[in-house]
Amino acid sequence: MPKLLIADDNLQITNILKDYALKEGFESVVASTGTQALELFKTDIDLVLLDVMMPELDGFSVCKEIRKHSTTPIIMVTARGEDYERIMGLDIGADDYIVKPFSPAEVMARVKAVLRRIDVQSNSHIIDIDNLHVDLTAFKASINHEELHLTKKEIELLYTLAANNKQAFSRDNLLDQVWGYSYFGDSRTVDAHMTRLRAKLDKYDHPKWDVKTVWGVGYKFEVL
Amino acid sequence: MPKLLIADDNLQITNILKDYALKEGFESVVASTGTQALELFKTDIDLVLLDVMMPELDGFSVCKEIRKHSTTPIIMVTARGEDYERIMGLDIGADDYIVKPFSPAEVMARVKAVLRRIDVQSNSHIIDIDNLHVDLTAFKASINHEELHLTKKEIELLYTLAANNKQAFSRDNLLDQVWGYSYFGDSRTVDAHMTRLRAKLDKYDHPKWDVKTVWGVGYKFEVL
DNA sequence: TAAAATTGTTATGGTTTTGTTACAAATGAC
DNA sequence: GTCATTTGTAACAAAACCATAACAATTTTA
Repeated sequence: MPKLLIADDNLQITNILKDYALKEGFESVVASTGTQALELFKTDIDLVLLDVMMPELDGFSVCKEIRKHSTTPIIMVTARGEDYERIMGLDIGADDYIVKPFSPAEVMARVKAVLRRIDVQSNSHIIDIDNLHVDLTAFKASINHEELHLTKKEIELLYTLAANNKQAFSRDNLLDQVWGYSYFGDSRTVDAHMTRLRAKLDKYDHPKWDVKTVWGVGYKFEVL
Repeated sequence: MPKLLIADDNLQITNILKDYALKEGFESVVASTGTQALELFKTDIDLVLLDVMMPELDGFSVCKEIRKHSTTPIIMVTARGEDYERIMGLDIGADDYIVKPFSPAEVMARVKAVLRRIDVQSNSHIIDIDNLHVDLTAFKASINHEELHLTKKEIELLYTLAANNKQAFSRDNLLDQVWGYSYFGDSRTVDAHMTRLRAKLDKYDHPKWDVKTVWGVGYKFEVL
């Protein structure tokens, strides 16, 4: 679950955006000043929505500060179109920008678009190990070119394990990786999913690799 | 790698656009005056981004000059909406136009959209899979040579899916591809269109392929 | 301009996936 | 080999997700 930082000094706006973001599956934290935004940015943020007009430190400065050591996507929000010249001209490195007034739907569409773009650019999310092929983007997995009909969780589990050959994951670790940080379910849930995943994998031969149980710890993917 | 000509007398803007274009996979050359733009145009350009307000020779003149002997796509950039009347009215032959202020993301989206459109016109986008025939250029589709009376959205959806066999598309992804960058509607809309598309497809037999739902993700086309 | 076609939105009910639990089986320590 | 602990499995319950239909809005056509 991606985490947004929403920085705007208008609490009504941030509240609406926060609610809306949650409905779309984004966690979010809110800052009402520029300095607060910089402070909160340290808490592992996936995308920043940054209002230009803010007390203490304006959006431009915050953006430039963040860009000094991070490429986390930033969407600038401005009250009027005139700021365009500055956003572009100052080369502050925002990824997109939105002019007020906006609809929450528009904001979310842009957030998702930017995240998608970043995601596609950075990782291809494809694994090929022996006869196993996992494509997280297309949500398809196959053994010997025969398609496995995996569910979302199953493919995510398999990807996580296979992408980290021989590394053992605890159940809590997997819950974090696949289910997200703010998921508080039973860790035995992982077992059930592993069973279902194995049942599907074992319909085909794969002598060179397997998903193994690490006793007292969790699970790992292993190439022999 | 398509090559863009970016013509604008504001160097800061052109720099950012150039960077952005590179990230999206476009090479680009920059002109800061109208005459320079005409000069650089000779170097095998795939698309021109043309600011209206430029020294020496304005964007309109440059556009008209280029159109005398070339159909290379041109996107006009204007500072204010009023120019719209002139761009469209004077029939200077631009393919699209963008009003400042714009975000780099928007510009790139339009560039890609125009290139896609041109591409559709020149390379006939035709898919033949088993008994299915989809012609995006002519907006026609048929099964066993029997014409399906698909609407525009339906045929675009079918084409997008069929052109990427087995690749799952999220609803948001499809909204991007088929509806475009600045569409902010509900992603359930996709479902409705898929239902209507399926209803039409299922009037005919097509045992070798189908449009499948990918649970928790979206849709995909699958050849068995 | 009116009618028709297309497109967008929403509510409902049904389906698939996911989460949980209980119990059996396996494992490792002793 | 026995026991305590961990894991596998199956069945069920809950949640998430989707298909469909009906209707509203918009666009196109006549």
